[in-house]
Amino acid sequence: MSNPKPVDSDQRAAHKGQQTKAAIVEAALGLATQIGLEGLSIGALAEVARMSKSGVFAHFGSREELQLSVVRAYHERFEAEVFYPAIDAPRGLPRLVALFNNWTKRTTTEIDSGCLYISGAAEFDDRPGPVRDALASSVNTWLAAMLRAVMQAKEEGHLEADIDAPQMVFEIHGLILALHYEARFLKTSQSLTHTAKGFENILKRYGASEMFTKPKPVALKPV
Amino acid sequence: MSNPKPVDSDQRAAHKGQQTKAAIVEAALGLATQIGLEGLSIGALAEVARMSKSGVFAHFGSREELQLSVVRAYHERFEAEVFYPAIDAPRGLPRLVALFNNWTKRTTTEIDSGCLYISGAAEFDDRPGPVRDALASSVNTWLAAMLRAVMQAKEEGHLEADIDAPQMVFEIHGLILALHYEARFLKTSQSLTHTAKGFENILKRYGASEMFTKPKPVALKPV
DNA sequence: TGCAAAATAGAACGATCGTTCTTTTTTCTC
DNA sequence: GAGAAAAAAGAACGATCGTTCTATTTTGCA
Repeated sequence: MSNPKPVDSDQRAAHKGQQTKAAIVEAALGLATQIGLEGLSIGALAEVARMSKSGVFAHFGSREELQLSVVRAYHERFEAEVFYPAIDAPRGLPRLVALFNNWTKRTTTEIDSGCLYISGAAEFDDRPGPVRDALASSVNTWLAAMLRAVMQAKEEGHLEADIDAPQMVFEIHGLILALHYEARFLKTSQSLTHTAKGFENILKRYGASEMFTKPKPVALKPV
Repeated sequence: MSNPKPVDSDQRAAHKGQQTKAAIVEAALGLATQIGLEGLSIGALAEVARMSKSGVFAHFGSREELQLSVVRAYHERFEAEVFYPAIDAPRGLPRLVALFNNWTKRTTTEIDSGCLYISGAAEFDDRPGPVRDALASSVNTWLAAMLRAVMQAKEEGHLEADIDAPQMVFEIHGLILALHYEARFLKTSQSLTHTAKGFENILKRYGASEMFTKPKPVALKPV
């Protein structure tokens, strides 16, 4: 992912304007994940933020810039919640499993709130422009991180040597998309179980050793 | 899926009104798959249909009824293109493979045009109402058909006897969603290959015999 | 062919949209 | 605490939205 910034630029100087801007983006993020980036209107946002339309608008200069701010904020949050915590796990299969678990966990909470990478993809898939580019760039960054984790697991000998890494990432991505779709839209109850079981199946197919494919490995059991 | 209707009701009496209504729905379907059901505006639709706003509106009485007509039309088309052609294939694994291939083929063409079941899910996932219900009902009907095909393949002995059928459908659904997402939004080139390979992996995992897991089985080669 | 009915058009409505402009309030600095 | 700068509010703009109403055109049947 991108380099971790030492200090959040919106909080550095801490002038009034930047504080309220951060608060507005926060509110906008909540609105956008629920009703989509396209449904996000400045009037509705102003109401939530308890400000005037023009007061909100002045911080961004255009609706598109507001949408970009939301995408950037979402990206930072995704990184902080899914990517960074998983780097503590040892390089190789443990880290890949941690990444997937964090991803699943976040998607599970997003069954209520909505996922910007999924709703944004549907809204902007043939609407070229900066917002689409920012969304696609964020998602690609994340998928590249997953790909790296798979390749490292291969290098470490935790997965078979001749596996197709992009193929594996594709299949994992499919599990997450199905989880979001079936749980959030169809309200299917078993989605989370299916996702976990699907990941086990993928791990087995790509030759992960037994201790990783079990959901709760029994520590003292000899392999 | 639903019972095949002997005659399309919109063409039976063939009064002028029903003809133009069908033409409007046709145009609306094209617009909705591109810019979404929410983006579908009566003004834009009237322009495409070369009619007045009120002329278009009179056929539906409300925007919501227009959206419902579009969903119904999409459902019929999906059935005709994906479901019915596959019933010619023999019950069991061949039919399941045919269903998946038709589904993939349709999704592939929808990389350009867009899929209403996917964009609609993102737009209506927390917007209760008749449109959401119609969308979810259509998708559930289709997923139930896939589930039936899997269970029949199990009964026929084409798949292992103890497999989790809903789990398998979930994984297949994930492949299609990933195909649509990565090909249409991210414009990843290898998506179709990944989808096919992913289906092979699933078939293997659920114990399909070799002749079905090969993309192009060599007829004379002994198994 | 004439006439009622159906289909389409046209104008206008209130509401909301993103945006611009001007004015008022708040904040920060000297 | 005064005064400049920044932030927020308020009003108004043109455009578009879904919808309603009335007027006109087209259709289909006797």
